[in-house]
Amino acid sequence: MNNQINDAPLTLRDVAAAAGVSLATADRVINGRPGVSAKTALKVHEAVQRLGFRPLAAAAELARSRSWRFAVVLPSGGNRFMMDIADNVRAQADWFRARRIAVEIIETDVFDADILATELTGLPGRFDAVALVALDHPRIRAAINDLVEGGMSVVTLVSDAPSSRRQHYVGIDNIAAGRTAGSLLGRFLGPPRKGEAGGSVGIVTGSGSLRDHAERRFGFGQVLAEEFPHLTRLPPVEGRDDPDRNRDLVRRMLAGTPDLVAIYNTGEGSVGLGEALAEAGLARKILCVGHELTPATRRMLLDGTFAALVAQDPGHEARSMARVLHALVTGQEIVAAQEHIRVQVILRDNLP
Amino acid sequence: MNNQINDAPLTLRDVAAAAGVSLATADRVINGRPGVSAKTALKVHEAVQRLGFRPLAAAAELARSRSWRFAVVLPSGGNRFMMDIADNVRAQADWFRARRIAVEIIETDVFDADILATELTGLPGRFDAVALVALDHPRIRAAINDLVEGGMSVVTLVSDAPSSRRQHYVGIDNIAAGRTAGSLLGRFLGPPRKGEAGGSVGIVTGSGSLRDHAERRFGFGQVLAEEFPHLTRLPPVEGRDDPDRNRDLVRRMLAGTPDLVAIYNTGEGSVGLGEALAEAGLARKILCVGHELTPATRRMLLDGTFAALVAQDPGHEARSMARVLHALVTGQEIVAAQEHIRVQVILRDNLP
DNA sequence: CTGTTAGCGCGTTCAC
DNA sequence: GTGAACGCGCTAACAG
Repeated sequence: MNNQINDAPLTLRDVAAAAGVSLATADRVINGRPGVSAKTALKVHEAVQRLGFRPLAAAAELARSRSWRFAVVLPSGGNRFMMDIADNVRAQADWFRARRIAVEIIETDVFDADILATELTGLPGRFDAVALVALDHPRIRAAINDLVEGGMSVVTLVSDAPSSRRQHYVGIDNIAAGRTAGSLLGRFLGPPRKGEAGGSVGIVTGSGSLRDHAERRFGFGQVLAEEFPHLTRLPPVEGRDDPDRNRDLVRRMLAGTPDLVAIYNTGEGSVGLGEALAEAGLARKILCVGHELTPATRRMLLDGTFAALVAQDPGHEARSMARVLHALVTGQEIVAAQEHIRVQVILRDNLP
Repeated sequence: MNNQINDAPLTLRDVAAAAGVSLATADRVINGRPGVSAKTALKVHEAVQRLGFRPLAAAAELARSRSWRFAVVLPSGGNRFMMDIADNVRAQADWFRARRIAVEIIETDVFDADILATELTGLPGRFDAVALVALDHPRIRAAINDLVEGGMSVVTLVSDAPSSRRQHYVGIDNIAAGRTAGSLLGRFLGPPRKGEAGGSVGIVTGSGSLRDHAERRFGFGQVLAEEFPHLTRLPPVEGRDDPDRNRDLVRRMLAGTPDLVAIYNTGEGSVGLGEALAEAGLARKILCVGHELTPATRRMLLDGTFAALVAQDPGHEARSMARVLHALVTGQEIVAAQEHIRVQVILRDNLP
């Protein structure tokens, strides 16, 4: 095992000398450019191996004085979580600048396929790469494929369009997230009391057509069916992540479900949920699990309304998006392990 | 709100021109070097503000052709988790190389204060910065303070020495980690059955003198006492993170504790715990919570022996360490939010 | 196919 | 106090 990392400060010049070729030839081999005979290339490769050479990224970056334009397409009228993503993108201004990357954050209605598709159509020529919160819809899929065919690098962010030709997805496995929520909820409720039924579990969701929410419901349902069959799942109610709607929906749910023991909110707008519970004097009596850490959910975790949150880190996602897009446009390899976004579990005790 | 990031590709030259000074003078102001009159400096600062200039890191890195030597001091005979840290440090070879950083991983007995202190004493002159897994001991504290006074940058890794003058700690809040383990364990067990006592909870720990383990026990105890008073904590048993010792200790625990309902392992060597439980036919009957994700704990999570793991990400820690040490030696500011290492909760459903 | 050379943007001597 | 000029290691355009 080698515990010595980067001893000698080698340069391409050293490699070229060792291989008995010129700087330019060595450079061609290193960067896999054409115009080098097989045996010359071999000599260079050998020298690289033998000396343990790795190019100095800063110098390459400087010499390759090309600049890039990235677009980041986020939902307009954004909820707290999307604003966090945007803030984290802005916070990387220096990182982008150091790589000659100009970034524009574009806010649009990602929930309307036509509007989003039109927005995407206007991108080529103005940008080299795009990150977008995708809607998994035929029009969007087609628009993404057009971008990719036009030579742009495209990654989906937070919500994926897996059947499109996007090069990468930056976000969590939402089925796993839903399963995690289900496990926590089921285990926290515990086994049914002797001779009693398990009770009902309410599900509040944003919209039936958003892929991430749908996948969470799916994963949640899987676990409940498999491991906690004594619990009855109520049909999901859709509040479009809006606190007011959610408040009304939960009010009705509480009134109409005497055996309600828990609620799972697959999205945002948890404030409404908390209000309805508080009104009914049921906060902390009904077990709640939700998603994403925001000022509101943090408060509700601290006061016990939420038993746990399942979350993704907007900072990690913004940085991963930046690294991946940069790797894509510069033709570097992306380190899968580093770009994996984890499904986090947040309890009152491990709040960041 | 500005959605436009890094429009114009400005250079120091542009700034100098705008301020009506030379490149060298602009550079002096930007980097806060002496030899510039107050009013010239002001002109430059204004130009920087007005144009929104940020230096191109790659160029600076290249021009400042200075190199650095970092030492990373890890426990020898390392357990799986420490090996993961070492692997992740090695995986960053390119990152280090791009910044002209030579890294040496030094394995030593960090559990013996004398040996560790001696090792640290030999560092100045050979290195510019050190990351070490610290023992919170007067000798180590003194050794760390000597390094810092000698002009080295020092960060503690995984286990802290908070009373020393180390510049930064890369690792999790172990009290929070212990609390998290306690909450999970208490809630998963559920309330006591009517008319029954809550049962006993066993604690397996590495050593009484390692700060991280001690803090975890403390946090765990806090939560159990506060929120789950029906549970009886058994006195901790010390297995030095060794599977064989742990196996024997758990065997004895099982034999001697008829009302045992759960076990918390604050450290490594969980394999022994699993063996003892399996022998007794009690795997999945006794609720277990442990730390760190390794091949062994992953297996035990999947087969249900562990209900949950509390973990820290060795990859994040290795990268954070690298960024922090680099920021320290180059005098850059460190972004606290980005360097915060999270206490992760891992269930079967959100295994990475 | 291969080699020579002029920068990329900034730090850092040196002179002035 | 201030400015001119060279070079960091690599890329890319141009010769050969």
